[in-house]
Amino acid sequence: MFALVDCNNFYVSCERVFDPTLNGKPVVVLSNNDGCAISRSNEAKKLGIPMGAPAFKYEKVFRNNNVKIFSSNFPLYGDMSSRVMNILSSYTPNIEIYSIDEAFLEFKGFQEYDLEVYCKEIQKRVLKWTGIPISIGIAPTKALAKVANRISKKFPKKTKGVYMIKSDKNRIKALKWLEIENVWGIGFRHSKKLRSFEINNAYDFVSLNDDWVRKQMSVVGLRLKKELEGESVLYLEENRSPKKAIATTRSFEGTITDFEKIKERISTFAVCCAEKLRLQKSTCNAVYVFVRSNKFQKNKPQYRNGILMTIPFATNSNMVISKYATEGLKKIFRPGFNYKKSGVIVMAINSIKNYQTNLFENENPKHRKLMKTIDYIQKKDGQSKIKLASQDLKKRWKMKQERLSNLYTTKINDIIEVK
DNA sequence: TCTGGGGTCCTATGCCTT
DNA sequence: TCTGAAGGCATAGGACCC
Repeated sequence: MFALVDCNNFYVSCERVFDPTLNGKPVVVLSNNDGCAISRSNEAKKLGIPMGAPAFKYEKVFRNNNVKIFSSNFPLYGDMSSRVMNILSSYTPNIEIYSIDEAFLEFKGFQEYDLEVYCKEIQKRVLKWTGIPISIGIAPTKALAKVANRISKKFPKKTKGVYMIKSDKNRIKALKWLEIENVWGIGFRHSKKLRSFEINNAYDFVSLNDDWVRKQMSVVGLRLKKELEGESVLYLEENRSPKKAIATTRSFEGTITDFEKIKERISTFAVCCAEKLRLQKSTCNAVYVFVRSNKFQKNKPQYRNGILMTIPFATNSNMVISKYATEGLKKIFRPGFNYKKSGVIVMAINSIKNYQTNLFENENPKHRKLMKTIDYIQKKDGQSKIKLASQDLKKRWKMKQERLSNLYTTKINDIIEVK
């Protein structure tokens, strides 16, 4: 059996742990740049604030209803997440951390256990030890555990946040209840298409012909169908392989037309990717750069483009990655557009242990020592003091974060004092 | 004026080699 | 040497997830 554990309104719950006066009030956490709503308390949901709501469009709603707004505070959420995951790990050896606020647990050899009772105990402990409320769905497959989790959330009074699909009767009832667009793995496109064929809920979906599903939605869709039928084909991914791509991408505060200004940012994104690579002891062999204009300004000319630059040797050097990234930018930049977003993604990632030298071209051996020194200084000072000349030397641009909460668990000066 | 960021997997396509 | 089939690989793009 599988269980899907999901933290309720996770980012909002994290804020509430350290400010209990927020309980019972509408709370919203915004994305980077204070752009859109990415976590909402139940009270905020009731006010009709949808997921992804642009903040500027909902300012009035926020003001009129005294909604408490927070900028996202990822160091805090990341730390709270690992606390929750630690507790979950103590209840079964088989756990897959699926996202910052979700984990799949597998119960092998738990035949003698009443899993509903067991999961209620987990729920109680996580709440007591971290202050984070969670919901748990239990079922024979991962996709069905997702369904069960949704039920536990939708009917809190009946389920108390824990629901188990125990029988085929349960399963069919659940599938008939679940609207097609809410099925895990069926997104906007597929649900629109399925609706046009009168496939309106998960039960309609599993009634389809295998070949049709395979053809229309590839093996991914077919696997999902099997899972919903109760046949477990998605396995627990416990040892997640190292990342295959590492990205640093941002939207700009306004729009940019100037090549040099975008170059500064690309260079900084490249350095950020290089730092992330070194942190996980990896190197890369390719870097992808992209730019795009503001897709929301439909009346303005649109342009988007990206380019993959392969690097002849494995590297995690700030200078090398930045160099290739800016070279890529030169190739895709077109004057005359209002650019809104750009980014750098490093790919073809390898562990530093498997470092392969190239016969003809290799990294300047000085780079490695230099990077080590830079990392040491950055770590000591806790901020980026060393920059490449191509970066923004005066840091003229900064993310909008007007309502940031404290780093309660990761910064010594922000720890709450109990008087 | 102001609309996030970071990932994964799958498939089609075209080129190259055997 | 030419040719076609088949498989490997890189790349781009689509779809999805949180």
